[in-house]
Amino acid sequence: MARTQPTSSLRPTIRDVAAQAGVSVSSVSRVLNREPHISPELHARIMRVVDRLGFEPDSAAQALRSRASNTIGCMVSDISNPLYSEMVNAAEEELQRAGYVLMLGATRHAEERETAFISAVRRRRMDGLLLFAGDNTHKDFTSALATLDLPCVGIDREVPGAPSVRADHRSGGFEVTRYLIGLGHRRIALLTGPAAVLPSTERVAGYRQAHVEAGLDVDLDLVRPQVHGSGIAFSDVCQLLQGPAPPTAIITLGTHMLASVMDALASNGIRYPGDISLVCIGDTDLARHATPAISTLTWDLSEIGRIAAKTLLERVRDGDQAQDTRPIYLPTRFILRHSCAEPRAK
Amino acid sequence: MARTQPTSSLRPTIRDVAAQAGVSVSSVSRVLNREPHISPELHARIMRVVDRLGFEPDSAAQALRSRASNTIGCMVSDISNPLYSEMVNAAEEELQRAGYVLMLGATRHAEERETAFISAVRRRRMDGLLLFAGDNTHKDFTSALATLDLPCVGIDREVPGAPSVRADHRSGGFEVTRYLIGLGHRRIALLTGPAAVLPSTERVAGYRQAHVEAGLDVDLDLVRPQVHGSGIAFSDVCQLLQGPAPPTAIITLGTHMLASVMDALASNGIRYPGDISLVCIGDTDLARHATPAISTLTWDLSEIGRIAAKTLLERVRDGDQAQDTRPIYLPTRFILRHSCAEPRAK
DNA sequence: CTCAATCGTGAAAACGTTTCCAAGAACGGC
DNA sequence: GCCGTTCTTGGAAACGTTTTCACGATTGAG
Repeated sequence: MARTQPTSSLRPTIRDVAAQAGVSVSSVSRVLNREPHISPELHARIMRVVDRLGFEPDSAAQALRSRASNTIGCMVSDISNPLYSEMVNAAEEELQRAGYVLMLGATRHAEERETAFISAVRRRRMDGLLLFAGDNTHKDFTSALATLDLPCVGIDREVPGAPSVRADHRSGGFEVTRYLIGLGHRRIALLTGPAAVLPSTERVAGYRQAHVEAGLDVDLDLVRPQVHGSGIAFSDVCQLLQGPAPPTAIITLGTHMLASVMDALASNGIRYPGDISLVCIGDTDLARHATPAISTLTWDLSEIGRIAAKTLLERVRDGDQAQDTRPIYLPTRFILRHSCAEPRAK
Repeated sequence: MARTQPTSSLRPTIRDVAAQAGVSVSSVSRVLNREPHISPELHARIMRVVDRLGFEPDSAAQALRSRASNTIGCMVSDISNPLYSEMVNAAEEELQRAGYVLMLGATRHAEERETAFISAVRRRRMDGLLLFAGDNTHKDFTSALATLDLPCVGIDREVPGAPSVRADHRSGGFEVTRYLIGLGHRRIALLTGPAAVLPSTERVAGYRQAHVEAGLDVDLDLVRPQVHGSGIAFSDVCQLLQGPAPPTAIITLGTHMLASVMDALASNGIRYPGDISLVCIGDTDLARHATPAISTLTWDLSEIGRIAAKTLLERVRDGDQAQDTRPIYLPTRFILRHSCAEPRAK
């Protein structure tokens, strides 16, 4: 009873438990951590007191001593992007199931926020890091990440020394482009995310490959990487449509961007699929329910989130063993709807 | 040089900083925490070493000693719901700006996950809690929350003893219903979220009020609270349409649910606004770009997230001072598009 | 029956901060 | 020039765990 004050109304500590159970602090710790070599009686006695007191170990103290916080960082550019939020949702579910908590860091595409988040990850001794698609030209961030020495998994992103889970955007881009070329299109516009983000790069690569295989040249003016958040797609499309050689088909991201594209078509008096063909990337309610419904390239977002979380947890548990950093690819699927047709005879 | 090992390649601690600067540990702490009464020379000397070593204080140790983790919990039923993800996004931005990190807990409407999250909040000594709309009949959760004694803010949710930030769903429901009644509708279906969630309750209240003011009875069969996630809206709408007295107008949530409703209309060969009027709640790309475009009740999601975060931070800083728990209401706005008409003469 | 290994437990030393306490130096009023 | 404040700093005690070390009690092999 040395220094066990009346427990007061404060939260009980492991000391209180030990005192009330008449055992040592280390025994309580061992029971709570399911270590072997514990007599059943001791276990029962301690657990009874734990339940009675409603004891919950303090994570700060645990993290300090054992250097594990049961926390996973999740760096994503924009959580309000439905593509991301669905992946995050699935990942969080998986992490929660394993007893981890997810720390969200939204970077809004600013490198300073990326490096700031890395710092938070380190200071808080997070156990792992989920890195969502982002600009891969951020050098400060890349080097900050390299010094981190922590289990990471990239999602639609390449991370040096870490595995990544990705949709096969290259094949997707290839398939969609080939389909349009097959319909007879020769001028296909591609509106995608910023060039320095993996899915866009890959998509463009697939787009080129389809052209190459068909023996066609690529007009780079038709490839329009979009700056995030800005409604620039609208003016980009207008410019293309009003240019000297307008595209006969458009491939565009399905989230937000599709809406801008539809606006641009409407305000130029152009209708799909009659005047122009339209394909979008990433299925949305809008793509499904637009009239006519829009053909879409899609993939399983939840599955990506789940796999990423599982992969990360494996790495967290195995320490530095797991050195398989090969990317895991998920297939894309092309859903044919009614937004494409052969190009109008000129 | 007592116990300052060669600093090795490990992360430097405050001890290393103190040793290298030739000062005491407490001085370093004071400088880092911007305490008053520090000579400029000392400050400079310490900061130089801090920068050189790249010292970053360990949050676990800080949390343990000072009982503040610079962490805010965020409990939300489903982060992939765009309504929520936009609010979370805005809140996170605000918190990040203030140096806090957001811990995400997705409950997926299960009370056990809610209570589990409360436990995590307590164990991790989080500094505050953002509570998004959820089932208010969960008694275990409510009592767990009550024992928490932590600054909280409810978002579209009532939290005992805490302020809340909400869209004025009651007025919104009232306005939309009155508008439809004004067009001549007498049988208006209302498809909304689960009854025990605040926005739905309020919405239904506004819906009733509009009926009462118009001297109309409410047919409760037309009010259809929807279970989350399930595509039940589809069958609900089919059932209503095929019933003896089908509605002449439908008010529905804009997220996901709207798509199901549109499907149901289509598969029953019913068109809006000719055969039936349609209004949705929560603006989406789909509502804007459907043909015809759908009249929508909307409000500022980002603003709600921002205000909630700011309010919470105030409470976190002021300790138990701030006892103003009055809800903060944000107005809704009704956007008239082309989805409504007078009911067909019978 | 002995000796080494293993079991089960307790005491105490970490972990890296903040904060309390103390003490010398500088300062201002008289 | 003396004395009470106020500055400025250092030393050491927390915070609540886990983990290392130690030690007696069992166990099993020979």
